Amino acid sequence: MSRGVNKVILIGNLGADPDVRYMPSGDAVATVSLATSEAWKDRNTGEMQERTEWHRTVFFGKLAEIVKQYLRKGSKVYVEGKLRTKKWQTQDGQDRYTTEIIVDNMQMLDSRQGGPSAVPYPDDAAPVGRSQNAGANRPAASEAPRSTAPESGSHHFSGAADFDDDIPF
Amino acid sequence: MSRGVNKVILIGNLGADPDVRYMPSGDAVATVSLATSEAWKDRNTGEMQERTEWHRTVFFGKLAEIVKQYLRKGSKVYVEGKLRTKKWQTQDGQDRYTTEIIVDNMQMLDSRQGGPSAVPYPDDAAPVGRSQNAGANRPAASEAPRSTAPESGSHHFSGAADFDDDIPF
Amino acid sequence: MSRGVNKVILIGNLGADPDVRYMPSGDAVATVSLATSEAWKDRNTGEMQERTEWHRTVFFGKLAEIVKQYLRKGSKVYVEGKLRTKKWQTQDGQDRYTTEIIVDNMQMLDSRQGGPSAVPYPDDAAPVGRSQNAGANRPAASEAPRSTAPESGSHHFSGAADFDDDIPF
Amino acid sequence: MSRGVNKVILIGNLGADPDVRYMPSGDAVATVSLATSEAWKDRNTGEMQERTEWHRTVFFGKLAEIVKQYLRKGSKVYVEGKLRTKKWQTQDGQDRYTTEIIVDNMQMLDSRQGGPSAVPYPDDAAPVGRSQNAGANRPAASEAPRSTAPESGSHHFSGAADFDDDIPF
DNA sequence: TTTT
DNA sequence: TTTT
Repeated sequence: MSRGVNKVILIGNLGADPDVRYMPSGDAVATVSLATSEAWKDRNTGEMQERTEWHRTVFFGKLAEIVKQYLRKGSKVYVEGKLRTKKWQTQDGQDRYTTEIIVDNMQMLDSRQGGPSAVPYPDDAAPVGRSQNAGANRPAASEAPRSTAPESGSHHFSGAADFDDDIPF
Repeated sequence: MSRGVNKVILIGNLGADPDVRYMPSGDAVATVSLATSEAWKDRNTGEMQERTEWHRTVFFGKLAEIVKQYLRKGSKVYVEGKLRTKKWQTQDGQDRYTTEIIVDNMQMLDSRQGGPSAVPYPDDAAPVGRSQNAGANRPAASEAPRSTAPESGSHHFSGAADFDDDIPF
Repeated sequence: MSRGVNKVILIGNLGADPDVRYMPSGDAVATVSLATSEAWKDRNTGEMQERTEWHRTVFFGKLAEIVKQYLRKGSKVYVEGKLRTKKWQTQDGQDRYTTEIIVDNMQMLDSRQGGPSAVPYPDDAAPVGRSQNAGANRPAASEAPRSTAPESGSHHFSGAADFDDDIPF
Repeated sequence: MSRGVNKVILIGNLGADPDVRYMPSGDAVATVSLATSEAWKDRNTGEMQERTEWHRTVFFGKLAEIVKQYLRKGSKVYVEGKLRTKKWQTQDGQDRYTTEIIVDNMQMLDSRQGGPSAVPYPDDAAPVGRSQNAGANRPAASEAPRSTAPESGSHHFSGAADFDDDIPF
């Protein structure tokens, strides 16, 4: 239940690969920087103007796993969620605020190049060099064999205390 | 035209009277702090939880004039707009970011107590003491006789440079 | 999961009291006729024009019970849902199509006169004459003491076959 | 201005090429049948279920011209608009109702295969056989050399009276 | 059939 | 930092 409506709808492109981390519970959290842009003709000069807006979007649980598996820098997505402004502190104790979109519905819009149900090529036939197939069209499935388990590398974190970086984005 | 979608829909209540200022061009800009709240039952304790989210919403031009005339602390509104994160500097030169909703459509939801077409009482019959008629139900028309002209009081500003306070909200 | 987005958002007023029925399972289904209206100034004549659009909205389960308890002719509501066009047959076997909004989120917008958590007066103090308190402001709680059980009156239906009238609305 | 909100947001694929006609004024009107689908796992059988919903969407003026030029059967689009149910009569005088989405914002989602600013090949190099390049990826620009003028073929109509077919879709 |  |  709620008294009020808090809804955000975005269609944009990822500015970078998703940042996926795991909570102590094992639940994934994916943070995605999404660009939406608008273009218009300047009334005075008649020249085209463009403005890009960057959105910090956050996905939890199963949705975060799908983001990890299928989205990459450049991918186009539809997201639906709600605004949440979180308060945090800098190292010297100053208050800061960051506004995020907590996503509860997501649609991949690069469907012709693969998706949740697509298995584009077997693992042993997958391209190995990242530079050879970077971008939105590169399926990420072959890179995420451990997608439902916590990572053991530098992205792993062991407590809520250091879940957020000192400076969030 | 645009490549992308950037849409926000909110229904909430004003946390304070609108802050209305005027640009050098004479165009009004209204800033409104809007609260949306959600309530849910905690899975573990079974107790009701509530969380209020505050949104900084901004209205321009004609829409800002309507906000000035009809909205007050406590008013319930529907707003539709887009997200914009603006960068600003503190007095000591540090970067800060504030996310706002630039509103392009608004609906007042306290309709039974007045609206854009309502003229609740003639000017000379208007209540004078603010404390006597505070809140969402108080018609604001009688307080805004100069609604289409720049204010001459402390809210007036003469240049874009000081349009924003040092700390925006 | 889904491939696609199908979303409707309405704010409008009920043209009549909700039509609430019960499925054989005991689940409630509420049908509500909702009016949204738009007004604009005619470019040629300069006169105000108005157009009202009527929407057939459908609520299931718990949401239908809330509709039954709290909404009345004239009530203002926000609804969010999806479009569904259903095919049905007339008595002489002709195909017909009716488009509905299947609601999955609802907000009452007459909150100052009562709501889900409000208990405006004890049952024995409730007004009796309908004509005395008709309309959106009349709390419906006192009229729905049996709100979670199937009705026994003329609105009751005993099978899926006759769940829909021959002519749905 | 309006009292109410009437908003529809869809992401789907065209079930057929757009139907584009011209009003006596020369303004284009495009009608597009859009499919949105949702999939879910049946609770009892555990099998995947899928349901496709068809939407009749209507575009006017400049937007209709863009639809004519760039959208084809299979194209994926985002549309935003409002619901309108129109009443019409069958040849034997019976009333019928058809619900449409009047579109006021549209985004093509097959961006990597061309768009409003793309000119994929000069006119004299355009493929001629329709069967050679059917589907969403086929640029339509070469087929619409007269896109801002009324058509002279069978789609032309000379009066509002026969603007709608007897059976609209 | 609603609402302003 | 994306995309067209």
